[in-house]
This record gives sequence, structure tokens and C-alpha cells, in this order.
Amino acid sequence: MTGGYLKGRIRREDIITAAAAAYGELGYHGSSLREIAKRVGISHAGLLYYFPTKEALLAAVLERRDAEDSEREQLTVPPGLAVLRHFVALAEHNVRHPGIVDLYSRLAAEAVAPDHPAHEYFVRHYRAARDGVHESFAALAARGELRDGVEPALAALTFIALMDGLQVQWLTVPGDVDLVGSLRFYLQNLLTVPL
Amino acid sequence: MTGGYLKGRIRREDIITAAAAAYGELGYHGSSLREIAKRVGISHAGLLYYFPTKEALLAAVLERRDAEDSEREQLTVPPGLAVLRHFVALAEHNVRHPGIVDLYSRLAAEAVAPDHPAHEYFVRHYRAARDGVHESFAALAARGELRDGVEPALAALTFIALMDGLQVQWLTVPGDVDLVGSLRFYLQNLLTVPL
DNA sequence: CCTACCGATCGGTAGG
DNA sequence: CCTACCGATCGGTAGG
Repeated sequence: MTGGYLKGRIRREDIITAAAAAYGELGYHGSSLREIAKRVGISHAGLLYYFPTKEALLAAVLERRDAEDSEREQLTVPPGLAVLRHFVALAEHNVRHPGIVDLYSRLAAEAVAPDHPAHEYFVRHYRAARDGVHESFAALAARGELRDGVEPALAALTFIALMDGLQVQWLTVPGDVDLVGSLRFYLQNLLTVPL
Repeated sequence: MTGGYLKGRIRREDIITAAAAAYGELGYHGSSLREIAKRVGISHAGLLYYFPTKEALLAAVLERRDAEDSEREQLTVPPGLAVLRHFVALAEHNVRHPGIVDLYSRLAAEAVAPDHPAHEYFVRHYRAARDGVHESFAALAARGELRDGVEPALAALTFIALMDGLQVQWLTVPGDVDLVGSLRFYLQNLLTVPL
């Protein structure tokens, strides 16, 4: 007599996991409900019992991604070097989980279209990422740990862009790209102190 | 009695133009032959008279893109600052032609999948871009125009990645991103001489 | 959760 | 270049 609720919750998680993998491999538009359902072992109509529309499933995938990121990111990290190191650690994590990188890169590129269901998500995502890093660069600048002429706002914007661009190139030609080393190189270049 | 050949060639060019626009807006997989044909004012079967398969049309779009890039790029530019300035000029050109950026970003993200028909194209594209920039950074280093500790190979890789990442972010939140200014900022940071 | 179905759309072909 | 068509696939619904 195991609770039916628990079983349902597990099933939902399985569906979200399968959907995230499919979005990474095939893109959102390229991932049919039938394909995702097959990976879970149910019919596509059965999937729609858990998520009423294709977009609702996408929303659930993005929500879980945010929840995972928030978990890994302890909110206690103060602006400064620690935040930058945290991003390097995130890159190290990503190298061991290409599926996550796939998902993110594919969705980000699709979602440049204003009518894409994940567009607003990425607008917020970029703003939040930029603002967080900006704050850290500003703190470093105040302590004189940023090289002369380095504008915190531009440093933040280019840092986020670099991470994204590196990921796409890494996925395309994995052997040619050192994700973590490239990030370190970039950051060290802006700092007057060791990372 | 206008030559039928000329008319056919113009029609082919029109189809390629429409396809490139559609790929940018909707991605390759999201662009149906019927949609592209409608933009040209013919039936999708008519389109297949000019390009026998969907992939053949994609190949034609990529070929023309390369041809245009080669035209703009005079082959006489020697490795060094001039090449970097050329990339900044390319960014200025792109800001006025978002359709090209759309096409490139969408296809690059789709084509990380090894079985995507444009995958090999992007593998070659990344290699060529990196090698070209690498050569220029190496020349600058030899002349002492690169800051200490800047490795030409990493500088080249991150430069290409930065361009790509900036483009996606610029397409998503155009008002928040200064494409050209960000590139200048990045490059100036690596150099000991004014760009 | 299932089977069975809907209308719409896909790339490609036949035959002119 | 067209009309007409093919089999396959799509998201979603009906009714259990």
C-alpha cells in the first residue's frame, strides 16, 4: 500500500528528466511528446495526463533547472572572488554533465525568438547572471583587485557571453576546447590578484 | 526572349535568401519547405525542382555565406592588429544585419549534434576561425604587443567563443548588449598597444 | 494512465 | 514550375 501520490511524484520527475535530455539532444521544437513519453515507457497521451501541454512540460524543466542551481549555489557567498570561483566550479560541474550544457545551449539559441515559450525565462536568466557577476566585479574594483581600465559592467557581460560561447564550441568540438582553463585564463587576465 | 538560364539563377538566389531568413527565424528543423516556398511565391514542390532535398538547400545557404565572407575579407590582410580590427568591423556589419546573426546562431546551436547536416560545416568553421585569430595573436606576441601571460592559443579560442556568446545574448536582449563595444573591451584588455 | 482518434503539417514523389 | 498525392508524424482530445 505505497502512496499513490509518491508514485505520481516520481513519475513526474522521470518525465522531466527525460524531457531535459531530449531538449538537449533534439531541441525543444524537435522533441515530440511521443519521443519523451517513449523514453519514460508510457504513451504520449499518458504524458499529457501529467503535463497538460508541451509548454507546461518545458516550464517544469526550467523550474527544476533553477531549483538545482539555487541548491548548488549557497546564498551565503558574498560578492567578490568567491562568486567568480563559484562560476569556475559550475563549469567544472558542467564538463561532467554535458546533457545539462546541451539543454541550456539548445534552448538559449531557440529562445532568442520573442515568441518562444522560454524567451522570458532567458531574458530574466541573462539579467540575473549579469547583475550577479557585475556586483562581484564592482566589489573587486573597490578593493583595487581589478586591473586598470576594466569596467565592471563590461567585464560581467563578456564573462557571461564567454561562458555561453565556450559551451557551444565545446559541444561541437569537445577535444579542441578546454572549458575550465579558458574561463580561468579570461578571469585571471582581468584581476591583479590570483584567482 | 530573356534567357531562361538567367531567370533560373535569379530564382535560385531568391530561394537561398528566403531560406537563410527562415533558418534564422525558425531554425533549420523548424523551417519547412512549404514556408520557404511561400516566401518566394512558389509551391514547395516547385522549390524541390531547384533543390532536390531539404539538406541540399541548407548546403547552398552555407556555401553562399562562406562566399560572402570571403568577398568582404580581403585575403591581403596580414596577421596582426589588422585581422583583429577586421573582426570588429565584422561585428559592426552584423549589428546592421541581425538576420545573418540569427541564421548563424541558430544553426550553430542545432549543429552541435554530430548527425546534423551542418555539423561538419561548423567543425571546419570553428577550426578556421580559431587558427586565423591564433596566428594573429602569435604575431602580436612576437612583437611584444600582447600583455604578459596572454597565451595566443587561449586568447584565440576565447575570442571566437566570446563573439558567439555575445551574439546570442544580443539577439535575446538587444538593448542590454553592446556587441562592438564588448569586443573592443575584450581585445584592448589583451593588448599593450591601442587597437 | 490506455486506445483510438482528430486536423494539421512534414519531406518527398508522380506525372505532367 | 504545378496539382495531387503518399506515408509519417505532430500536439491535443474523447472516453474510459
